[in-house]
Amino acid sequence: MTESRLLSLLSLLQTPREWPGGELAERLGVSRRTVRRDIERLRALGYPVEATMGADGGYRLVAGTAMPPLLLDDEEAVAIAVGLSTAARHPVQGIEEASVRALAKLEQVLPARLRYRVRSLGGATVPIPGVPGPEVDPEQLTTLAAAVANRERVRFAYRAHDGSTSTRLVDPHRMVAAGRQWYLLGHDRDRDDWRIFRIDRIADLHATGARIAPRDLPAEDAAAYVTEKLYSLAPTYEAVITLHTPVTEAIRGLGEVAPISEGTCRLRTHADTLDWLAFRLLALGCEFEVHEPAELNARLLALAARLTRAAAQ
Amino acid sequence: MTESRLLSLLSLLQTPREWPGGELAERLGVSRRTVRRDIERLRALGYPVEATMGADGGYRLVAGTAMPPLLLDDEEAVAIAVGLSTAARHPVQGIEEASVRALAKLEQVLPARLRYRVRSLGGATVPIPGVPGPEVDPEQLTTLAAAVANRERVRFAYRAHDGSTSTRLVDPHRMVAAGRQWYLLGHDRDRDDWRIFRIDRIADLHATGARIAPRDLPAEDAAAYVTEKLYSLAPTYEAVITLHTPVTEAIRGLGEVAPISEGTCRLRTHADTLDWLAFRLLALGCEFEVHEPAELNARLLALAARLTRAAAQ
DNA sequence: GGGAGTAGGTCAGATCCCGTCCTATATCAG
DNA sequence: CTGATATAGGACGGGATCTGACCTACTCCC
Repeated sequence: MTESRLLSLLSLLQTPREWPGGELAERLGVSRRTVRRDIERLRALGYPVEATMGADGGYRLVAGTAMPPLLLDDEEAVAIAVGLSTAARHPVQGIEEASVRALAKLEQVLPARLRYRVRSLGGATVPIPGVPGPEVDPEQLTTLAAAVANRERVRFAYRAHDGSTSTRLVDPHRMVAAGRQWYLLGHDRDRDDWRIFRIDRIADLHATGARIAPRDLPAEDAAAYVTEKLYSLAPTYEAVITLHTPVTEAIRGLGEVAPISEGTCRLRTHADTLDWLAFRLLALGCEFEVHEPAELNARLLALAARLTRAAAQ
Repeated sequence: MTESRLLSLLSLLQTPREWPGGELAERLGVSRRTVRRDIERLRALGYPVEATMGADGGYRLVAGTAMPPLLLDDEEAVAIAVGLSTAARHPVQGIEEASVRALAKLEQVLPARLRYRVRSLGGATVPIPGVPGPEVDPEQLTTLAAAVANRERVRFAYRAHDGSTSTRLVDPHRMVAAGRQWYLLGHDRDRDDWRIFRIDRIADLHATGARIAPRDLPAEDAAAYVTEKLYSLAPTYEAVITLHTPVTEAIRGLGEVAPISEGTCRLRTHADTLDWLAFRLLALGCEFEVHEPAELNARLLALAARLTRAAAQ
């Protein structure tokens, strides 16, 4: 039962407080000496345990060079799952894949009794005042991530751009987050060619269980391949705006920013919908002028009209 | 080195794929028989490992009744930390505390080299088109959470409502998320009374190291105590709005909703700033009329004017 | 200086861990 | 049906390891 005790010890030490050796010994049901040895062992494993000496001292786990195994209680596990679910719906540039990987890992081992809590908290409520946009089901993301990792063929119903649906048999290769959307890059068995699928248009997703051989992409980088294909297909809006505010971190996150003068700067960004653009600009809270695209002006005026009507009461 | 191998095994099995025993034996550097025994041991610990028999079979970890220790690689740890940071800034009702607890636990052991990545990803970029509002520093939240858990006295500079600052010595009792804001409920040593502090107004936060004795609240439920005190103190806006749209889940998340007719409903909600209200309403994308408060009308007209000016170019 | 905490050495006995045999069983391909 | 390839698990012996009971040294705070 050594390993069980070691995990319990890790669990205790991950609580952000100090533990005197005597209390640890009591909780673990062993002698003080054994506790010291266990802590020695943890240090040997690369998880540094710091000890404050003298009276009122104790042990606590601190940051080292490797991630120790995280021992979570039920609520913490639910909180992480919910956090990752929303992160999957609103991908943060640079860690989109890692978020989904982590979510898949967690979902794989999440006890059943916690699952419905995650679903009810993370699914129904929309905690973020987003713009109306396509919503991706995190569960589909994790299923696909598992299929990619496990090299399993999948079958699903796909609703194409024009509304027609078809059943696809696909060897999944990679998932890519581009813009605000998730895409699956895979090899379509029936069409015998590489295809890109928007994941929110996928339904009835099942893993077939068939193992597939790794296959080389025609391109070097999957992410670049997908974004290139998408830009040539989907209509996106390229926007150029003058902002009457100094450059801030929040603005830098929107796109390319170049300062014009002390209190103004120029923002170049792109988006898939005009609403998305309009909201991000409005949320900045500063004056601005739109240079491109012309359609954005019309949309802004429409929004202004709606606001005026609402206030007219 | 048994425990080290067991953790490696857990790490491998948490990957969403199947592992044949032979491959596991090779990776762990032991015999097949030992792998079988290790898996037996995992099962005894309560982590169910499923095995598919026959050719092309293998082992994989499935959901059980207890959360197994999560073994994360660097990227996954960063993804979780970022997700929890944004979750702390945009609390999901019901798991606010668990989110912060989990974040504190993770931050405590997060290797230094990953810390700056979390900071640059989760701190600088604002992935969500939020309204301009008070931003809470997740680091302060975790520091406070640790102090609460460890029963440690804290010292900080507090910027009061009227702008004056003072140094406080506080025995922290609990953290409460109310509205879009985090509050600390604690016993002020100098004033010898319970006080509520808005956490975004706290600066120069330090744990003093002094251990404090648990103290009874004058109220039963800390969360209820805080929200009650706040409503009697802070100015909040109570809004009544008619929405020209059927009732949807997104609307239900905003506040109390009552259907009026087929295509209209009445929303009653409250918020601490007018901008917050205006954005949530605008994000719904439907026509609406404001009944209360009157100030909201003026704010909507101001927003409309800004949009019109932006589009005038 | 005393008390309470960590740090660590040593030793003997009990325990368990591991590899090497062995056989039974389930699944799939041909 | 048969062979191949998985998991499942019993038996055994030698070696490694773990644990508790001592012990001393050091540090910090009252």
